[in-house]
Amino acid sequence: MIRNLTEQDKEHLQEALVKSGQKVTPQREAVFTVLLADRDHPTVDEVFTRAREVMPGLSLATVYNCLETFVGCGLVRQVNHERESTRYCPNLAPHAHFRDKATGRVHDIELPPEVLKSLRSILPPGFDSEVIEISFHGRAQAKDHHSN
Amino acid sequence: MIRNLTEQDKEHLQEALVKSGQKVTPQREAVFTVLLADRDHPTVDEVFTRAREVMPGLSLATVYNCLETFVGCGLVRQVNHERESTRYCPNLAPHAHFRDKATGRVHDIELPPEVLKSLRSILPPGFDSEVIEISFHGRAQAKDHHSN
DNA sequence: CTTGCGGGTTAGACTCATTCTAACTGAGTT
DNA sequence: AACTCAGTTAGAATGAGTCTAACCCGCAAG
Repeated sequence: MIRNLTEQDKEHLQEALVKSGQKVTPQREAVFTVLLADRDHPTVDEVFTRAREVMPGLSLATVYNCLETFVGCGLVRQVNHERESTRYCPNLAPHAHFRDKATGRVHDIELPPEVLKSLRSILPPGFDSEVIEISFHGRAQAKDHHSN
Repeated sequence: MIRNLTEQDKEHLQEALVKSGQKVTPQREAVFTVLLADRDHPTVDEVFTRAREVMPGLSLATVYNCLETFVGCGLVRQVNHERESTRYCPNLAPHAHFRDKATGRVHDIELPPEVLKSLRSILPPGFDSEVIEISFHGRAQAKDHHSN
């Protein structure tokens, strides 16, 4: 079930949007709500379907727009796995992703700072990286590990 | 210029193909030659264009087929960056990729075993990963760094 | 031989995620 | 009331990749 945004979440959304000169709209709230409700790395289509339950007139293009906006103002992260549909994730802490071969589910893997550091250290001088994407692909023992 | 395969490369190709029950064909040789000639992580289209210079009748579908075959028998690696076209790379040593924001070029970054190990160590028990993809995205000082 | 089989190749049709376009809406000016 | 401007919308367009069905060719069987 999709519950409403907490006051805190609303502020978070509003702040991020306004800071980058954009407006809070009902559509953006709906999409954001969906993202926070189930942190299971949904695809655009999944977000679309879920958000429509709450706002039936919502269009797919808008979902694309909202998600792009959120990525642009740092509210959510895009997750790509090979050439599959892009997924979205509201977890902003540095983390890697694990894609389960069997189920297709994506799990967040915490990324300790020292590992992140050792990764940065392999870049030759002159290479300056803003984004590091790390993704594992394999099998996970099913044991309802939370996918945040 | 696309030079021919060395004897060694030919054997490498033949061995890998035969080992997985497939044949050496002129098309596969051509595509493999292109991959080894410029290790600049070409897209399928780029491989196609280059290979056609040498074998004008070659079809795009065949290039897709050949590349898939090569991936299947471990001759080359696929490189994906966000949702851009898939690129191919004949470097099999474990390495990460760095995508230059400015030029779009992809550079291989050597991945020392201890870093790889520390990465594996962040997986919770029960998670078993076969493939790890690491990609950086940022700016690189241009200084003709070889892209292998 | 010549017939049949199977892997490989081919052109073109198709799919499907994503992007684009152009019309529309609605809040806030002037 | 007319303007403007961000945001939304439906549907068309794009483009990487996949699928399909015909064809080609080396080779084994009759």
